[in-house]
Amino acid sequence: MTASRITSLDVARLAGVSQSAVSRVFTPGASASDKTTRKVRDAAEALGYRPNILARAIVSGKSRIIGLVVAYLENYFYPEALEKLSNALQREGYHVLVFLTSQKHGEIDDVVGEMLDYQVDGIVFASVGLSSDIAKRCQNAGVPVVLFNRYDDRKDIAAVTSENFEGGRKVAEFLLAGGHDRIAYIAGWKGASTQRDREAGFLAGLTAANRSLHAREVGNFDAEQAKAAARTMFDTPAESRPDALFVANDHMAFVAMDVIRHELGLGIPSDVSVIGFDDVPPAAWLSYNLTTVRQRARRMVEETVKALLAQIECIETTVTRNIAVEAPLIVRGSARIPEGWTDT
Amino acid sequence: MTASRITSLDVARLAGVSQSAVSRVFTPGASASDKTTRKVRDAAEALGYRPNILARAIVSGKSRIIGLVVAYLENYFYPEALEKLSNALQREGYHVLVFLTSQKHGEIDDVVGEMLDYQVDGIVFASVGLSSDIAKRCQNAGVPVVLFNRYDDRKDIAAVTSENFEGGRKVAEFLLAGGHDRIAYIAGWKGASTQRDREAGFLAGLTAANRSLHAREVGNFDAEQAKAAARTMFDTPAESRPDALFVANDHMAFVAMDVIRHELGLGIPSDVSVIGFDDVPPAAWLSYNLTTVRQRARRMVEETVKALLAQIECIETTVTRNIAVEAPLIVRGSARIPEGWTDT
DNA sequence: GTGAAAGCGCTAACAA
DNA sequence: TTGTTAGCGCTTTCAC
Repeated sequence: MTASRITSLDVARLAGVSQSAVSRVFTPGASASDKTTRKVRDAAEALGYRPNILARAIVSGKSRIIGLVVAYLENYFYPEALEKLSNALQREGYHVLVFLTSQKHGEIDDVVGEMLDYQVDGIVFASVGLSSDIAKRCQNAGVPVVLFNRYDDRKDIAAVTSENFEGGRKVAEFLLAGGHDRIAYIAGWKGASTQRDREAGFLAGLTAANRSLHAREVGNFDAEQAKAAARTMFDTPAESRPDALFVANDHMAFVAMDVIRHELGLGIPSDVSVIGFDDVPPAAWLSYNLTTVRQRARRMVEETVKALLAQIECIETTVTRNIAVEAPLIVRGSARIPEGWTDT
Repeated sequence: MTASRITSLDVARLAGVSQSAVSRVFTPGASASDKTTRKVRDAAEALGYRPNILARAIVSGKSRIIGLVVAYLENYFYPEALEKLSNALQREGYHVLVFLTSQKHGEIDDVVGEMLDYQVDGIVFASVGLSSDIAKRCQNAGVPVVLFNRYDDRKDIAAVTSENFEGGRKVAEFLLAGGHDRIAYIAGWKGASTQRDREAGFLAGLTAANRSLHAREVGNFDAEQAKAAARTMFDTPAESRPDALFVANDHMAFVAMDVIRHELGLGIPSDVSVIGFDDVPPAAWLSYNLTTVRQRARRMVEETVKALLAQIECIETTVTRNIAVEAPLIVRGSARIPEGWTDT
């Protein structure tokens, strides 16, 4: 009973025109008289015809599919970004083929192969480091690539991030202005440019005030490791315990807050000020009420889409390789607010 | 410089065989001699050939793409499910074309049209109610459909959910055993079968003990509305205030807990016991430590994939239409634990 | 502006 | 087992 698909030929016959006329009517840039157009549209309507995208893709070489590779969906920044990205692309007439993968190199390799098989028109890598090998494969296939929330050291590949360095620096300034003394940091995965930039900015901020880090642990953007890091850092005598903590992302900051408050019985911000990075939704939940640096997902997505389409449509007028979106400090209650502090 | 794609013909020439021989080597069910296979594989390797999936799809009618429609990514149950689903499907050689949409009817309609354009081999609707019109369109197109975390009243369409009714009943029993007196419920969106079943089970549990609901508000699975619901419910004199609350999902439960604790200064579970549904990751975070009913995402995904593939591969041996996965109560600290309570 | 015809890269009869 | 051939549904010259 599976009604076999209606083709352009069926429409052509009903409309009393040639098959290519039908094609033209449904091809944006093509020319057809008003009369033909109407006849064809009517016939198509009557038959419930829709052009076969796959056939179109095979001949035109454009699938209108964008591949999206995401490696780290546990961080609630990514679902949000995914949603916005998908919507933005849909608006432009593209669709998203999602590939969830671990960071393992072989896996990403495979995934890229499969995307290329599907003739994707472009690929977005979210929170994924790219081997130059992979980048080259995409280039060879003529498939534009944009990195989302990461950039590549070789700088020859389009990337959209927040102003992570600036964000880190703002945190340092805020903490310093708050009169904190023993300032600590829980780092993310060192392979990520986000981690490196945030820490570098943070340190720069401290250094500018002639201060240095009191303690540092590594959480690798992982909840379990962050928990361990927080424990070693705070389960110490009061004199040497940090009184302020910057965590490389919100996800780990929540874990750290829970350890500080519920395992060690310390107060936030009375004993310890905590600041995160991302501003994922739970940061605004009252239990955390986390002061954090906001990644403007919408803007980042806009820039990503723009960069991608620019490449696809070959508007390659000196493509800006590294786009950084401003990242404001969102002041909530998890860190002491300096006297007379005003947002800038 | 875009290296034009290598085709099976290129491989055939290099290998000194016919183009169809190449096709056969790359087609799972086809026959070719060892010698031919080796020659072809070598040539393909040398050239970096990969079959063009789109061309294959157009002629075979199978795209190996599964469409996924998700309407409600704010609930952290869905990112998790999406990840597992994508992985499971990848393992079976399928890929996921994601469509994020609002519940609006027209939108889902459009989305279905687009999926059909891409010749998807099947569609999963997550947290989406289906009009019979849409269901019919998919059926006409011969595209199998599975509902995830919803079922359809017409029961003629495959669906995978948790045992929501049972889950709700367990909550009632737990709260009753805990000696609670004024038991309240914050409802989700009434259009969702999950909401209806959870509440029905919950009420059945109360009724079985000759009890009834003390208070009921509607949160519609929305954070803002849940906040308002919690306020009207708990900003009341102590005598009439509920001492136990079941919330239709975790997402709203977090909001309610924050209102109860941080806005009204009440204790959980000392003043109010709170129980949710889903067991999303934040439920285990110490700040919430939420007693909740777990939706076993992995199992649900397995069943979804199984149901989908069964239909695709026409193993339609009396397809079980409505699959419900067992949903255990996860006892944490947000609700008073009855004396001598043991998990069953 | 329109139709005829070629061809995108592949699979699937069919003969050999 | 193999090669030949005919499409799949569409876009795109190319004459008219």
